[in-house]
Amino acid sequence: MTSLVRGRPATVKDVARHAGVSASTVSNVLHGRSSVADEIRARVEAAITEVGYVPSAAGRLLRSGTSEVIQLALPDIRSPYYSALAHTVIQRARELGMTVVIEETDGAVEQEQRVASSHPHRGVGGTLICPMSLTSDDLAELRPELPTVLLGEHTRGDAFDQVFIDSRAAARDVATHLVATGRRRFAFVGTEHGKGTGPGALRLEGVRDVLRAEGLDLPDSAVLGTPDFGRETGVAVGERLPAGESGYDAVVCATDELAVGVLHALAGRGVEVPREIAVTGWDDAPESRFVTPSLTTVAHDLDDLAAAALGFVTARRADPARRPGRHVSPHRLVVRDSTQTG
Amino acid sequence: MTSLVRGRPATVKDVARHAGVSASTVSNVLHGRSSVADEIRARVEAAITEVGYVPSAAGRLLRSGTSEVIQLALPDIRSPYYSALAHTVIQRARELGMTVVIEETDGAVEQEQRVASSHPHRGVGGTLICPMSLTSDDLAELRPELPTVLLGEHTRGDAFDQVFIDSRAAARDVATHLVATGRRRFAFVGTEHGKGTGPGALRLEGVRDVLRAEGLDLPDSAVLGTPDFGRETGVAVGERLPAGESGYDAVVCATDELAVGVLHALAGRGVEVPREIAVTGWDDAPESRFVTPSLTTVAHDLDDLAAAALGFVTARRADPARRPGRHVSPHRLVVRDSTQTG
DNA sequence: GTGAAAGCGCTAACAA
DNA sequence: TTGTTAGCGCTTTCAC
Repeated sequence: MTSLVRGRPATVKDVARHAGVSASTVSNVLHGRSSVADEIRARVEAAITEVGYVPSAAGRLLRSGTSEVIQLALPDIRSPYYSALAHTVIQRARELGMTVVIEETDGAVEQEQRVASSHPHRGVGGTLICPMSLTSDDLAELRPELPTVLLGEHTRGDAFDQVFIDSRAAARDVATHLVATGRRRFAFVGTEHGKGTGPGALRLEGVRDVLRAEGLDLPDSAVLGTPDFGRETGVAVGERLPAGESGYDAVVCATDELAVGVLHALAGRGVEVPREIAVTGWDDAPESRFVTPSLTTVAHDLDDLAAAALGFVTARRADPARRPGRHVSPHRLVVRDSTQTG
Repeated sequence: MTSLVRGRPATVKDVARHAGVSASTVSNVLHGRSSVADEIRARVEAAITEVGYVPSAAGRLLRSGTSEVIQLALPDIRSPYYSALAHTVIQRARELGMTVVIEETDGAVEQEQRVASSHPHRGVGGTLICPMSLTSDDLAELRPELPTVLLGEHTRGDAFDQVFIDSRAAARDVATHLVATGRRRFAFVGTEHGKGTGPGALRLEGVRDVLRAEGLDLPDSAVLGTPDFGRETGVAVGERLPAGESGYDAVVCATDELAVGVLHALAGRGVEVPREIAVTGWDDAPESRFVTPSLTTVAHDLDDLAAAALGFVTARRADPARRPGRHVSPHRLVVRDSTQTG
């Protein structure tokens, strides 16, 4: 229960009165600012708990122009990767005394622009954004008025703090593993044709890197563009995917959800995974351990990612003129049954 | 891009100056209050876009004590059901000009209490909470200072606006379907022994209702308590579940995630679903359509649920003395391959 | 129908 | 080291 002073939320003034000091001293105590005498500090702290004081976000925001609310913009919270990311960001934010509002962009430029250009007046103190459509050019003409961190795999100019995942390197790990386990006839699922900013692009490049080095081919016909990255789309692909002797023997999917769909469709057709064809996904969605066969995938270090992102927000708040930073978050290949013969 | 007045966010005063009126007139226009002359209104509206005015959340909050930020408290955003719920709430909230903060409680009493007793000073205008551990008694001694809506299946006193799902009725639908398709030897997975507030309790009761009416038995040994409701736990259960001739021929799981785990373990053991045993889940997680065999489950109408919940917040803000309301959201049995023989 | 003025809670600058 | 003062942006009386 929060105590109240005369049925009204307690304010710094109430605390000040109870402690027999001034409001600014209370403020100083609250922020550990300047040197407050130990005895006074103790008295103020006692008064704070006594009157049940909770700082008013409004007062603070109005006065100092910044808040402990940060917005996390992502395409769709229902996607396992993004909900896992949100979870980690929320946990980490709480440790830092921050609070997280979720903004869903559906990967649409206008939405991403709307979020990226949020005004401090909206009451938000920082932005974490996972851009899908925003290009470096879009971002260049945006002068964000909030500490803004870009999360993703693509480099997008150098005007922003960015947290990266090196998807191309991860893709090389995936392809190398597949080649090492005897796969030769590759397909790739999940590039939107002609779109360089989506999650597919770099992942495809990494696969190409390895195949080229191995003298293997990845013809255009083996690169299967998809309108989105969901399970349903994976099913559609899996239903027509040539597999076995005369078809592919490995299919790299740009997301776990695509892969889950592909697995489901292959099972429906009686195609045996991994014997006839290996399937891989991306992002290590929790469900991927529990589909049958369990899915080989790329895992990210979300704790590292969230900590880095929030660290950038904090650093930029402290020093808005700071040079934009970059952080590359580690990844790791998780080998499971969908690629493991025998 | 937001326009600025002299490099500083535009305020009502700026708008007022541009329109040649006073700040209060601007405020009146913004809120459609009192009668403002058409010509003046037009001038103000023009000025608003001209200076790129964005209302300051801080100013509003400070003055009027309420905000358009509502908090959604749930155990874990990574769970498919809760991320789907969050998605729908976020969408609906945006339509209403509101913004959503996610609070994760992990189903722990202290966390739930913390959220439920949030102060208006925190800058939040309302609370939507999915309580797991909070009892009617806990809630009774909480006098929330914010419009607070309870989301869930259990009745928890009558002091709060509540949005329900009739899980007991849904469970009857599930059991009826299983009996109608020839199942006789039931198991139930997912009750925490001795905990009446978890998701398992009512679902179990509904199953019992039907079995009793059918003259079938559900011995205590067939009610499998679980420490949580995740896939991992489902696997542990599925690994030892007696199935086939001498075992169960139907297993009702309290969540899709448990069911997915059970399916995975049964597949590993070579137990055929649905031929030897039928499996059902709860909540219609997106992945449940794509596991093999696809999962029979209970679907909720999240749009209805979110709209009702936010409607309660709005209504209570308008009239804090309002009698607490109740809304029952519909559910629907979704039959898929995991229970469908032939 | 419109404007002037006060004050919500807080903190930064300055004075003591 | 502590207190005084002013003002952040908004809305709401209350005059006019």
